Amino acid sequence: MRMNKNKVPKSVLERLPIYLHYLKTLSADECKTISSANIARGLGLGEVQVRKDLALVCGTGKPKIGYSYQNLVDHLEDALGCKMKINVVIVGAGKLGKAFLSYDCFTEYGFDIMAAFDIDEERTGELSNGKKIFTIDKLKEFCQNENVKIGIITVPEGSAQSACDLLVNCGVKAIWNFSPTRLVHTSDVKVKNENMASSLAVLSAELRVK
Amino acid sequence: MRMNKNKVPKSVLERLPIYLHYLKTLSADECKTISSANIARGLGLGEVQVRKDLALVCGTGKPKIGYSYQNLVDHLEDALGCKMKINVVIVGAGKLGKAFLSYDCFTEYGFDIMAAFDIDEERTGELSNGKKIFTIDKLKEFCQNENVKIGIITVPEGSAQSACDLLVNCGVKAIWNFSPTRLVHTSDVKVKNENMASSLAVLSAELRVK
DNA sequence: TAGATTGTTAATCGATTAACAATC
DNA sequence: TAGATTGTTAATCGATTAACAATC
Repeated sequence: MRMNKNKVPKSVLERLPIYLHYLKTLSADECKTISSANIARGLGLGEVQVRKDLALVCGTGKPKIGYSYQNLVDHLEDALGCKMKINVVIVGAGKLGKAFLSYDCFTEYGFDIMAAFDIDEERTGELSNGKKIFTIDKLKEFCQNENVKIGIITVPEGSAQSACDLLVNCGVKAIWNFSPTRLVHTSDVKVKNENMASSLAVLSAELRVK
Repeated sequence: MRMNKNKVPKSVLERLPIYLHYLKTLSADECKTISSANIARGLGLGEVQVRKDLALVCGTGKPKIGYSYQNLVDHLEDALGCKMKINVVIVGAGKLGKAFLSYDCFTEYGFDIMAAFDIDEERTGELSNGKKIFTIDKLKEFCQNENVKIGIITVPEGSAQSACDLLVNCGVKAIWNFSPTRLVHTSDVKVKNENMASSLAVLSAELRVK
């Protein structure tokens, strides 16, 4: 049932949350089953694309009937790992780091944003939702005790590489970097560089092209 | 010189900020010129890809010599619109909205994050960097007076569509939506849906696949 | 001239779309 | 059975890579 999991290409993987979210917006009793044509129409995608994508992670549609709603949701959640609890820490407790620490929606995909860490002792403490901010020297012990898998970097530009090195040293497997510095890293750790400013620049440039 | 601007495909456009950032990390006097091979090596890309990308926006390299550093930076900044001042507002002055309002890096690409707007009167006021938060009823007048081109939506899930409609009505041309709701919109406004939680889920799923 | 580097043309690769056979 | 819908095979499209000619 899961054997073909590692064949899902990235382009497909990125559409899975979109399918899942769309299904969740439908009232469950109104549709025990749903067709690829319906999903495609609701999302403005091709129906063959929807079928091919779903075949990769679910593969249990029935001709004339469509897909079982619940089965689809289950498999999508499974493929996205929503049912696993994945522990995450934040390095850098500035405004963005704190925003992530308070952001509820991560739980929907199984993430527990456990705590934030910062060099600045004045930033330590506790947010209104109970999430804590520690000094950075507590990071390693915390990651090891709590089996932290993912680190989010929200430090200023100059500190990003050392934050990355530190997280790798703490054993995290993936890093999501919001500092403008592009990180260099060992190949067994997955790094995604997310540059907010340049993303907006791309959006803005697409606008002018039109 | 600009006539082929509208032919830059999205895949290329997304690499332009990466080239620009890489060039800026080099000390300018150390390289008056730079070759595609050097850029490719520095970024882990193919050198033909670099040449093709650069040809689309600069197109002025010289055999045996390479590209003029300054010319490259100029054309990249031009293609990305860094030299234009583009006015941006934020709708939703929660933690994420405030984080964007204080984030410096947008200026590097010519953006002026002018102000934020919120339904909640208690959130109005001024941040330490002088940026102001107004009530939402001030939005339309502000956008028209200041010629606001882009809106960033950082409201809770249920309010995103009405925030979008409002921004469209205020005349913005592009919307960057951080609410989990996927927005429906008129075709003459460019909308980018950015779902932080699902992006992290994709990163996490890629990790398991490996 | 010879060598380094660009820019272009052709080949490859992967993703999307179209056509259609299978099936409930 | 007939019609609706899935899943697969082939065709198309776009992006990347390879080969190579042009040129300073």
